Amino acid sequence: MNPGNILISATRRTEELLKRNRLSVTGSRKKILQLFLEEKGALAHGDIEKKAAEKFDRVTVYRTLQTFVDKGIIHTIPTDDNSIRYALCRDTCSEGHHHDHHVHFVCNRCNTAYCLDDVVTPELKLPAGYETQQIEVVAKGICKNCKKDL
Amino acid sequence: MNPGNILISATRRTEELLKRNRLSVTGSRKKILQLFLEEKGALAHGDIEKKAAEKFDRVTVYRTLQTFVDKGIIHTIPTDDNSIRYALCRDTCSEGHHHDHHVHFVCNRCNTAYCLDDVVTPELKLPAGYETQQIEVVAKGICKNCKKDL
DNA sequence: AAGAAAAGGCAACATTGTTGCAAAAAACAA
DNA sequence: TTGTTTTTTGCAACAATGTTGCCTTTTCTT
Repeated sequence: MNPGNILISATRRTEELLKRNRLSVTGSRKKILQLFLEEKGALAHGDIEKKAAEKFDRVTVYRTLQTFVDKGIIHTIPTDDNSIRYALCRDTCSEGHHHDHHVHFVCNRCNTAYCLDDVVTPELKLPAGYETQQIEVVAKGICKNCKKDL
Repeated sequence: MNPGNILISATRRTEELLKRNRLSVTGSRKKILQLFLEEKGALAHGDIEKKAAEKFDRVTVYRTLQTFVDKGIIHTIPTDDNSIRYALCRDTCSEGHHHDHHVHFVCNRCNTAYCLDDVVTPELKLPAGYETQQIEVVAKGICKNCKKDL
């Protein structure tokens, strides 16, 4: 039970995740995946770029994120401030098919985004003529952490 | 009932809307407001810039849209492709306080965004600790118009 | 009509996202 | 393991998008 084991198993976990998706295992992919595993919340492109900046090129970050989205490893969270956010998908997502039916929460104070995996997007009755394929729900407010500080 | 009357009343309408919000009546504001009145659907920044480009500077478009959002004349629609869209608010919005409780619909085929003013955002039961202040719902699928063409 | 206040245009800059290509790394096969 | 093929990366250059300061022009007020 030394700290090393945690790192080793995190590395193993990222490698397995990559192999399962038929992606070659490279430094940037491991690093960026690890950021998601550590972070729990969602990450904006900018965050990722900053955290991976010393080691990897900006272009690599763009391409890696795009690859992960394509493979169903991460999904995007819509925002109205021109900053795409990404979060890990649950295991049920697969290539070309996201099952992203949970609600997202964005804190108005600290701006952190959370996936509320247990809150399912509600049914909606739309006017005739509109055929719904997906529904995105983003709740905004004050998160647990920020409430403590108020 | 000549075509001129329609134009005159549209101009009047934009001017009144501006005055009601204590904004000076200028060419770019009238033009951009008119785009929204004509268009019904939502407009991405790029659309607006293109349509107003001959007459107005890019910077003016940015500043005008920001002003309209601040005053509660238009609201943003979140997207996951880094392109903010704007749509007219209903009359119930006011400075510093949007009442944007309707659902948005974005067509996966033609990419048009609609405000479904009559579809109200549903109630959501969030986990303890999250205090909800607003809820954004974006439904995606095939719109009326595109269905006809399929 | 004149002065004050607000908005617009321009230029320069900052940030963000994209593309092509050559070098490096990873995967594969013997 | 070594050599070969395939994939990924970094770099450079570019394109698109968003921001800021400052001076000019327009709008508002009286």
